[in-house]
Formats: sequence, C-alpha cells, structure tokens
Amino acid sequence: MVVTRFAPSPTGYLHIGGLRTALLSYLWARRNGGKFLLRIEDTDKSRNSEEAALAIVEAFKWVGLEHDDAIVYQSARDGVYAKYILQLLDEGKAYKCYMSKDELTELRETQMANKERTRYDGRYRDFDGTPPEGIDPVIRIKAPKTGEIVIDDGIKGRVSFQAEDILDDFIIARGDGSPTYNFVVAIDDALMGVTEVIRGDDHLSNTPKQMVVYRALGFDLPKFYHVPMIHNADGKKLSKRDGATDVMAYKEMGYLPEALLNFLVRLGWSNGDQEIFSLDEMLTLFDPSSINKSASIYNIDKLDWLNAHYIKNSTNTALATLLHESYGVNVHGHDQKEILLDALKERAKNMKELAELIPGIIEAPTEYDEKAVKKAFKDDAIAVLEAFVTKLESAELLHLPTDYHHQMEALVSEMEIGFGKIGMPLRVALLGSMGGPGMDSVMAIIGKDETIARIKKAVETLS
RNA sequence: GGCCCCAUCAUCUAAUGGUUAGGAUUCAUGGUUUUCAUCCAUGCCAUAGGAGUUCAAAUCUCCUUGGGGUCACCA
Repeated sequence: MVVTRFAPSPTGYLHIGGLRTALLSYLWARRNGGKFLLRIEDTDKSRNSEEAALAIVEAFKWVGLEHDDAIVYQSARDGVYAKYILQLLDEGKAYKCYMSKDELTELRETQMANKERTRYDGRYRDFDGTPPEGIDPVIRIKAPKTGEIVIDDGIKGRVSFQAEDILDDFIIARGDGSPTYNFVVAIDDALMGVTEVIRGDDHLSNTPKQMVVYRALGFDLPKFYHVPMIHNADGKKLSKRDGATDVMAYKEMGYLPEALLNFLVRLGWSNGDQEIFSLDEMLTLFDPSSINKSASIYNIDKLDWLNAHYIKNSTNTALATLLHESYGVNVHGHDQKEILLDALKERAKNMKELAELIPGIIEAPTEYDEKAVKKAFKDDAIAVLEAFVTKLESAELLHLPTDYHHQMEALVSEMEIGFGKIGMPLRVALLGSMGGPGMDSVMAIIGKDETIARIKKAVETLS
C-alpha cells in the first residue's frame, strides 16, 4: 500500500508551499488507494502545537484535503524516541558526548579559521574514561566516515554524496534528552509505514542523515520524491515577506479552493497542454515521477485567471451560498439570484470582487459620475429616457432580460435612433456611471418599478 | 566558502536524437458589446555560453557562467 504523509512544523498556519507538497502527497496516496497521513513536528515544546494543528486542519478542510487516521503529534511520542535512543546506545551505534556548547563553538571557530568544513571531531566516539562533571551529555549517532551515500530520488534521479563531505556524528538527543529532527523524522516515517516521502527539495541534504538513522535502526527506506521549491519573483525561496503565504489568506482574498489547487498542481507538473484540472482529473493523472526538476516562480496572474475561470463556471447556487457564508451578501429570490449572478460572475476575478459588485446593482445610485453624465447626457437624452419610461409603464409581463431588451429595441426603432442613445443615458440613470452589465439584465434584476423610479430620479436630478 | 540541486518565451510549461521549438498566463492590437468586463482573433517573446558525440542535439557528455538549497543541542 502507498502511504504518504504531510509533516509540517507548527508555524501557526499552513504555508502555500506546504499545501502544494500536501496536495501532491494526497493525490498520490488517493490515486493508489493508499493513505495520506498528517504529522505535526512539534518537538520544540515552546510553541503551541495544538493551535497550529487546528490551523492546518482548518486549511485542509477549506481546500478539501482529508488526511487518514489520527494526527500524530511528535510531542506526544517522547517514549518512543527514548526507546530507540536506548537501543542504539546499547548496540553501540550511538554514544554520549560530553562536549560543552562552548567547546563545540570553539571547535567550529578553529575549523572556520583553517577554512575547514565545520564538523564534530568524534572525540567521544570511543570514549571510555571518566566523564567530566556537570555536563548533561548529548547523544550522537555513529555515522559512516567514508563511503558513498546514494539517494534514488523519484524526481531528481540518482543523487550521490560522499560521507566525508557531509556527515559527522550528529546529535540525536539534546542535553535535556529531547530528540532532534533528523532522528524523529526517520523513526516516525518508518513507524507510520510511510512508503513514499514527498517533500520540498530543501530536505534533500537532510536525507543522508535520515538514512543513517534508518540503517542504524534496521528500517526499510521509503521512496523519496524531492519536489523543487516555489520561488518568489526574485528567485528566492518563498517567505513570509512575500505576502500571501498563509493558505487561509487566499480564502479572504476571494480565491476558490479549486483554483488554488489547480494552480499549485501545475507548478512543476503538467499533462500535455492541459491547464484546467478538476480534483478528479488530478487524481487520475498525477504522478510524482513526472514532476519537473527545477524550481518554479510563483506568479499570481495565472492564479487570477484560473480563479476567474472557476467563478464563471460555478453554479449560481454555489456562488450564492459562498456569498452568504463568507461575505454576508444575500441575493434575494430565484430570479435575482440567477440573473444577477449570471451577469456578474463573468466580470469578477475573485469572490470578494463579486461580493462588492452586487450592491452596485441592487442599490440605487446616490450620485452620478460627472464624466459619465457629460458623455451620456447630451442632445435629447432626457427626452429619450422619458419616452422609455412611458413605454415601460404601458408594457406588461416584463420579466427576463430579453423582455427589457425588446422594449429597448422597440424604442430605438420608433424614435429612429442608435442603441447608444438610450443605452448610455439609461446606464447612468440606473447605475450612476458607465461600466457594468447589460442594461437589459440590470432592469430584469431590479424590476420594472425600481427601473422607472431610478430613471425618473435621474431625469429630475440631471435635467 | 564546502556539499548538493537546477537551467526552453517576462511567468507556468510541452517537445523523452529529426517540429517553421507547441500551449497557457501576462502584454499589445483588432473584433464583439450601449459601456466596462467576458469572449473571439491576431501579434510580440525562449532552448544561458562554449566545446565535443552524431548524418542529425533543446534533448547525450564535458567545461564555463548564472541561479537556488543546505551546512545548529531549529524543524
């Protein structure tokens, strides 16, 4: 069975880059009928892990990703780690190191001064004398001193390191006994049965260390997929400074989760010329081994385009629900919902914008844009509007946009004028400015009485 | 700096030794529209550089250059 996992460190919210690796892990697990697990890496006890986990679950819920089984908290697994530390100590695969932090710093400085690689010198590796007083020893694992370490990465291919270049006997437990990251990651992945580790390629250089732990403990290695980073416009790793990195901020900005997921899955991965992917399509098509090797730059333009696309293709019912729940905007009645949203959903880049467009239609204008008035109200505009009011008053069964359209057509043919002669002044009268949806739709949305009232008010104010 | 990774339009990417190097976004222009947006059409724009291998290189090899990541008793 394929088991993947997402293992964020608790920073308080779900990062957009994290969502991408989570999505990819999720897709691959689901496609193979496997499991997608969630683990919170909170070995640093000073941070509030409960809150962070909640924030991540909330974001998962918003985008529709579901993890299997209970969330695993590393902070609750001290006993597990302690057991393995003891085991390694017993087997002579790890040892206590009594070097003080000052000594360590000193060693590093000397090495730096000599332009050597900074590394632990292994002075306690085979120590059997009397340990110095007053030092809480750290536990170090015996790492190979020489030899080649090869990662058979599902994305990068064969990546090879020399032990002498990168390894030393690294710390697996601190002076206070708490275990360190590279140690617990390996243990948890192995114990949780993770078969494929899909994560950012900033972890590539951690992998050899984790492999040392796997080997020492006799665990089977998972398949690694190191996904290239997402960069900002400057080509650097995306960071908080780059603005919207919190997934939930995208909800606030009015993005649809399907747009965000579609955008993220296309970063570094493609299926021919296809741009639009439903979650179902991703589920049948995605394969981590076809992810690109190079980093991609985060460019919001394409997200905007996708978001507009998904809004246009949403049902009015779905939009109305969202508008109500997230923006407190209510559209009343079946007709208004259908006609109004049909007219507006083609014009909004995001849900926030859509929400803001609505009052501009259903509320009467309180003022008239000066430029628009100047452009629209010349010659006999007033007379045309008055004639139109008369026409509407005598008309029956005005309901759909086409009904109003017929009225406009009739008027322009009777008066022998162009469409613009009625369209432009009418637009100013009903909306207060140029721009916006077709007048036939607007009239159908606000209805006959309101239409007449708005025209009369405009005629009165502007003549 | 050591180690590792990467390199096709501005951006996301396609082309797994043979294509006029394709698509999408952005941008520009035109059309549609009473207006704006949408939509449609058209256009602009790329194989980082240099050696090799080959009948043939974006694609394979090497070098250079450039970019990124990582080097903790953080995760």
